[in-house]
Amino acid sequence: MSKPDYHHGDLREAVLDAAEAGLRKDPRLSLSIRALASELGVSATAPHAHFRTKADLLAALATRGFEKLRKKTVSRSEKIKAPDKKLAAQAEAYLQFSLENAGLYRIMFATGVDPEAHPALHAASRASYAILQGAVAEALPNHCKAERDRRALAAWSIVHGLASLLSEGRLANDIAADKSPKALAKMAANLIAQK
Amino acid sequence: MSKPDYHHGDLREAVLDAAEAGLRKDPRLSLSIRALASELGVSATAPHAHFRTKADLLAALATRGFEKLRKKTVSRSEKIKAPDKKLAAQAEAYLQFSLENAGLYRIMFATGVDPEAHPALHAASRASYAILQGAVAEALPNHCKAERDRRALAAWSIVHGLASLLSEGRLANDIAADKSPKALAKMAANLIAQK
DNA sequence: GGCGCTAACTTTGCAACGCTAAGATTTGAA
DNA sequence: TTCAAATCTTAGCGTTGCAAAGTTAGCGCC
Repeated sequence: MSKPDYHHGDLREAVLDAAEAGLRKDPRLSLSIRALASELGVSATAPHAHFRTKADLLAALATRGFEKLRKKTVSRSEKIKAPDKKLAAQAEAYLQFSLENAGLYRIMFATGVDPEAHPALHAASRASYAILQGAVAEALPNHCKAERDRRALAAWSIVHGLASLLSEGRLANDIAADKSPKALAKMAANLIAQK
Repeated sequence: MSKPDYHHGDLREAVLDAAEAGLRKDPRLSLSIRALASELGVSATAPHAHFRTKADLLAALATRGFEKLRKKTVSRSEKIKAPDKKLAAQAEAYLQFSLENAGLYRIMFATGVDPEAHPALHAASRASYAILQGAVAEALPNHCKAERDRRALAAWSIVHGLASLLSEGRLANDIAADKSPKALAKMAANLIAQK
């Protein structure tokens, strides 16, 4: 800390922070290791000491993303008791996250970011999905496990599909009359929680 | 045609064909103008005469993709009369397409491929969506237009979400017990066509 | 307190990429 | 036949991910 010349305080976290900040400023940004390094005042190849490949960097970023997503959906829904409203609140939180973190969200599902190859990413992704599974199960207490699993998958699919289309700007006004996360989440939750 | 030195027969189509072939062989391939050019035996910058930027090339590729998708969903469902089965057949065709053309499908929804900037892409995408809209409307004849629009959007979202998760390998066995397009399409159609 | 090990970082260098600019060749229409 | 437009080539620029080798800092150990 006193000698900023050699040995950055925590370059690994700093790189991830800078990447996230860059994506927040421009969600369509194509991340570059060299650009991040120069932004942080280190040499172009310094980040390679912490990330073997760019895919590893993206995986670490995606892991952060899933953790943020999980925290957001939990905090937005844990106080809600009514199962159908809880499900809708989670869907809304998910959609809000995907819009407020469009760049990060894109990387979380990008080709080349492989949960199988990164245990931490896999765990974070699973933990995030488990929250949704829980809400679906609560909303459908009388259904068998197989049906609840199907519905949870359907819930993830519809919410991920909406998030993907929405954050990539694929929903014109005549396709989606009301593009607010609240309205879209309500629609999704109604479909999923149907008897 | 007799002089293969200068003037390729139809370089524009050849580039798109080669790109599609490359993506079929490796769905995760990162397309490169230079690699395509060398593969076709032309200079590295020759394709630039037909595509101003790489984004333009990808947009042309995506346009082809949406046209193929539309044709496939139409041909697989036009003979089916029962509205619910027709919807399911379209969903199945959509999922099959996304699996058999995973690389192309990825590009169709990639960041930087902007329908607003490419009229042909916009038209092809809309034409493809119109097919789905039609099937949803037939399956819900007694609902108002607003509700049918909502359902059509939900149908696209769930099917696109499934396609995206499926073709990126994000669906582990314990998340989706049956990952066959048929089973997933049936699940989606059942949800959408509910009263 | 000097020794050496390890991690963090730098410099150097390479191959591939998208793209531009300028020039050559071919084509097709006037 | 002429000439402009379309097509393609060569040359070159700046950027990128990454490997290799060298440098520096921190830190336990005798």
